[in-house]
Formats: sequence, structure tokens, C-alpha cells
Amino acid sequence: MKELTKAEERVMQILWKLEKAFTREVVNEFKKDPPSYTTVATVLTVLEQKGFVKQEMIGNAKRYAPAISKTAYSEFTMNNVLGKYFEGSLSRLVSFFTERKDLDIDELEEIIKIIEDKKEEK
Amino acid sequence: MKELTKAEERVMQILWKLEKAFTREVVNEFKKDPPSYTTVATVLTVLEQKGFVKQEMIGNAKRYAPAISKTAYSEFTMNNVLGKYFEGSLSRLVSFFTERKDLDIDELEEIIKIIEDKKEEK
DNA sequence: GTAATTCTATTATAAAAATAGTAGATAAGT
DNA sequence: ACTTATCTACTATTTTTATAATAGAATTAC
Repeated sequence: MKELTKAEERVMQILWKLEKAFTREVVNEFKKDPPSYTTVATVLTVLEQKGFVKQEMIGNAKRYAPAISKTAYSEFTMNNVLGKYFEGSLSRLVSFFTERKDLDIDELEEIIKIIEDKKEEK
Repeated sequence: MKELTKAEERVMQILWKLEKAFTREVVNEFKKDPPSYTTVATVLTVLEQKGFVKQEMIGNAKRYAPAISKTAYSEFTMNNVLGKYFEGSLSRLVSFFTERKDLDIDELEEIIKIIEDKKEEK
């Protein structure tokens, strides 16, 4: 998988949210400084060429949908980040966060619960 | 803080590792397909303009060092990723990993320990 | 059924990123 | 001292990304 560019990523985030959308709908999701319709159309075309979205014709218009799930792309991104900044270790990442962020008790317990549950499974 | 471009990031990773380095040394760290000396020199100049590195003259050569720590940049990057893919929630991220990755018991326990320790503190 | 609107496809332009060559200064080897 | 190598500064080129205009097909509104 290749990395999304900024413009592409913005559009993908919208598509992941809407699940299916016409170009017009994607444009409308930009709250402020919406790019022009044709700009979005171009980005969608590129995304299709790159295999990130698929499209189907509805009447004369194309409706786009993600061809790659947000989850799959998240994993790709996280593996990159994890590899580059945490030597591929999740515990290092967690450690980093507990040091740098002021997490509240609830969040800490939530994490423990998640991990404990996983441990049970094994 | 602004995001590093790919080429910039590759150079920064080397500088973070070496802590201090002359252009030549940075070039030599590229294992395969090393870019030309002048390419690296240009990237370093840009990094300096952007404030990511600082430099000092040693004889007639510049020795570069990170002006921004890997930790600080990691945090910046993680906040971006966390915001975009995990609604800013660390527990969601951890949950994601435990679902998708086959973490071994040791790693799981390591994480619990980290979190428990933090909980103690509070 | 004609005018206005809405699409896509094609092409264009601009901006940013990546890569590197050249010139001139400096240093080093012998 | 003079040749060779090294380094920076400046400039140039190419590639990629971002943005959008234009033209023409299709659709909709009246």
C-alpha cells in the first residue's frame, strides 16, 4: 500500500465517514475553505487510479466508496509510525503516552481492562 | 510545528541516531541508494531554515544536530495519527492493536505493568 | 424543447518536494 | 607551492502534489 497524500487523505476521511458519496457530497463535507468541485473530482479520480476507492455509476454520476477500509489504512499508518518512532513496540508507545499525556484514571483502567481481556483469551 | 517531508524525515532519523553529524556522515548512513552529497546538503539547509536542526562550524565544515528531539516530534506525529484514526483516544488505539496484532503474553503483561505503575502514581 | 444546471474528462497551472550540478572557497597531501 | 579533494552556496531540473478552468455530455426545470 502506498501512503495517501494530504489532499487524498482529507477526501478519504470523508469517504470513510460517509461510506458512499457523490463528488458533490464530498465537497459539501468540507466545512471551511471547501476546495472547488473540480479539485475534489480530480482527487477522486487519482484515488481511483491508485485503488483507494471504487466507483459505480448512478445515472450519469459516479458514486464513490472506499476500496480500502479505514481500519486497514490505520494499521498501515500505525505500523509505519510504530516502526519509525517506537522500534515497533506497542509497549514503548504506551509507555510514551503515559509519560507525556495526563491520562485520567478511567482511561488507564480502560486500557488495563482491554489488555486483561486479551490475556484471558490466550 | 510543521510536518517533515519524507526526505527530511529520513535525514532527521539519521541525525537523531547520530546526535551530531557532518553532511558526509549523514550520506554514509544511507545503506542503499544513497542520494548524492549535494542532495543531502540541500535537505540539511532546508531543515535548518525550518528550525529542525541547528549547526555549528567545525573548521570549514558544518556539523549538524537536531534542534527538535525525536521525542517531541514523535509526540507531534502521534497526536496527529491519534486524532485522525483513533478519535484522540489511547485506549482505542490499544484496543485496535490487541485486535489486529498477535501480541504475546509478555508484551501484554508489560503494558499492564506500565499502566498499573502509572495508576499508582495518581 | 430550449435554457440552465450538473456531471465527467481533459488539460492547465501553480506550488511543493526531491534531487543534483556548478562554482568558488578552503584545506590537505606531498 | 601546486595539485587534489572537500565543503558550502547558489542555481537548476524533475517529479509529485494541489488546485482548478474549460469543454462537452447528460439531466433537469420550466
